[in-house]
Amino acid sequence: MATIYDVAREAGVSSATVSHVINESRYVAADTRARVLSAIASLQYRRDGVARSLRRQKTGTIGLMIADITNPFFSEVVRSVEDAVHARGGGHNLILCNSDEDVGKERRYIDVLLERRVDGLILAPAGGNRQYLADLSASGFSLVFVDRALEGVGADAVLVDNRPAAAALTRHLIALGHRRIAVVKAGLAASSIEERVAGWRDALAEAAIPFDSDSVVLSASSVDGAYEAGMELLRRPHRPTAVFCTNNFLTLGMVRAVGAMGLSCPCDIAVAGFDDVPWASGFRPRLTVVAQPTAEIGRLAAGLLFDRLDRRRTGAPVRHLLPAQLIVRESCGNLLVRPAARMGEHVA
Amino acid sequence: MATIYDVAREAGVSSATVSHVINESRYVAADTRARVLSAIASLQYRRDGVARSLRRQKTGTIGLMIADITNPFFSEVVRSVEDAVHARGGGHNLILCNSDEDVGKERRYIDVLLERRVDGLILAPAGGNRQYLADLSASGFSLVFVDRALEGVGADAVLVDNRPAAAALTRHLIALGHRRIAVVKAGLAASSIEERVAGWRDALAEAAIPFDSDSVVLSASSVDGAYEAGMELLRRPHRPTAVFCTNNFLTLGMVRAVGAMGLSCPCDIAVAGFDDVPWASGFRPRLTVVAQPTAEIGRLAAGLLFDRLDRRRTGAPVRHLLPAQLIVRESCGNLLVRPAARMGEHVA
DNA sequence: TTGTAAGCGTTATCAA
DNA sequence: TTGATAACGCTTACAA
Repeated sequence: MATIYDVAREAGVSSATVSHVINESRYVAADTRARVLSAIASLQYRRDGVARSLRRQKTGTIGLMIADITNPFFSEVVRSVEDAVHARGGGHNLILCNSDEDVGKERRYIDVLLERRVDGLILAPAGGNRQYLADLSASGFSLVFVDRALEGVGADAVLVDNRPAAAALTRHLIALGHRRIAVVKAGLAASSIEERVAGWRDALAEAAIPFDSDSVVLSASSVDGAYEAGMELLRRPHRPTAVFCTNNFLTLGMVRAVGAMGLSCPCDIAVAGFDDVPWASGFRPRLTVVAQPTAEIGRLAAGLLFDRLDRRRTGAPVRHLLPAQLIVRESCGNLLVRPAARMGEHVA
Repeated sequence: MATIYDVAREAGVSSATVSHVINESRYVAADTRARVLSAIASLQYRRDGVARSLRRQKTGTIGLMIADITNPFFSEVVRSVEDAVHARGGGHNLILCNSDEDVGKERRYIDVLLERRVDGLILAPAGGNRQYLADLSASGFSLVFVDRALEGVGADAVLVDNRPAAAALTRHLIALGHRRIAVVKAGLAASSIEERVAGWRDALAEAAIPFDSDSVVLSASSVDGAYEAGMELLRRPHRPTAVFCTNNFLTLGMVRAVGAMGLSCPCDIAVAGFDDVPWASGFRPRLTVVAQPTAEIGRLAAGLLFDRLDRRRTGAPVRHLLPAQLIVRESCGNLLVRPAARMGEHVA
């Protein structure tokens, strides 16, 4: 592989001139420039980004760690981060890591990313590593949280205002006549999940529906986990009339359980959940969900990071708190006017 | 950030010894080792991977370019590649790129990846850049195709045997009594899509169903594109009784169109497609699909790449051709014994 | 308008 | 058992 010196020799100039031609970092006479360019072409020279990173002490590489790229919520966020990074130009890149919500894996990955000298990190934290991340952030490393924040870690963050959105969804269920509303809680150490359950409780309290700890069902955050949890829930003698699923895996698992029990949604049981995955509106009945602004999350997270990296912003961390949107479709039925299902889609 | 020299000074040894302690690359006396280790700890030293990459002339970084991480087919492949890379140890990493099926974008991304000196590239090619990729591969760079191959490019590949799988799916439709079977063809320059359409034609020919060019509907490879195409198809005076969608975006778009037209599946129209996305079996009716072995694809692709990188294999390119599996569920109905829908799931 | 040369932080070859 | 030192390929301050 040709180096800058090979090009310099071929063009009869110094390595500095070649560098300046490549980077347009100082004036070079037109003919010199032309000679350099043609030498580059004939030697098929390609700048070595590794050497460049070493010299410049920045890599143009950003770490992105999410729980699981297979989760449509995260894949949409990743997609929009990638678009933003790409749009910024300058050949910036993303290193992708799946933490699987595993604190140890997250920690090891962060170590690898730091060794690789990523310029910054966008992270949906698994929940542990609090001190480690606090120290990292305090040391001046650019860290941006997405989806979840860690108390006491002074990093920028892009979060969704889960609690009112969950409350709105629950209120919607209550308005349709539901009183026995279970919540399936994903077994993650994530602030977002806690907030969704809190929102559910808020709405119950408002409606003076007594809280029953049995109606909180804990489930592994996976389709299969939710299927199991759903089967258990649906087999109960006094089963709920509605279920609120705290993320899209859980919604799908619950929907499968409803099908497997030979029940029908929304007649036998209403199902609603978080995340407006593409299938939510293809599924029959179309699912009533809270949509998170995934594209916005990614875009803003990248923006916060670049603001730090470019020193456009220094000092106190910034938190974006984005609204989520209740999208009313048909999966919650209407206990008051049954069985008149309405076909329109309402955004509340 | 402390360097190896800082550690050396602190421990009273040379930089070489520190390096050897870190890499366990030669014997170091126990007490020397201990001093180095404690110096590393007290200085919070972290090896600089950039300098290391420059010196070793390898980065431990792998490029992974797919069309769109938001497509569940690709996100599952990416996930399994990442698992394989991670499982290999040694802190290897993945740089993720979305080509969006755009040849120019693909080309620019490859240039960036090469500048970053990735050790190899796993690629679902957009269809152009044939000569460029051929030259790259011929130059000794490790390239592995997934999902699609490019004729004339001598690179390793992990492919799915699309044609017989598509034929099997079509035969299934024919066996259920369908004769007017349309295919929605994704507008991509991908060998996989061509093969699926070819398989469909094979099955029609076997059953002596005359080929009608009107029954091939071209659609942008997106949910919205397929929705439009689906609406057009379903509004035809003599509409088909079954539709075969050549990827999961198209299936979803078609399902939405069926719903929007107020039609019901499978009574009014049968829908089947490629890709067993998680929602395929949550959706009612559960979708009959061809499942691609996504986990296997990623695992094998990573394996092929590592075999090259580690020189366990040299010479002629290897192609894995994996079988796809028809999963019969309820979305294709049964024109012969209607409307008896069966509930069991059959794997053919 | 261009060139010289130091230095980024490692690894690995020799030498001791 | 360990150390000195030359690369790796670039950018950039300084000099001309």
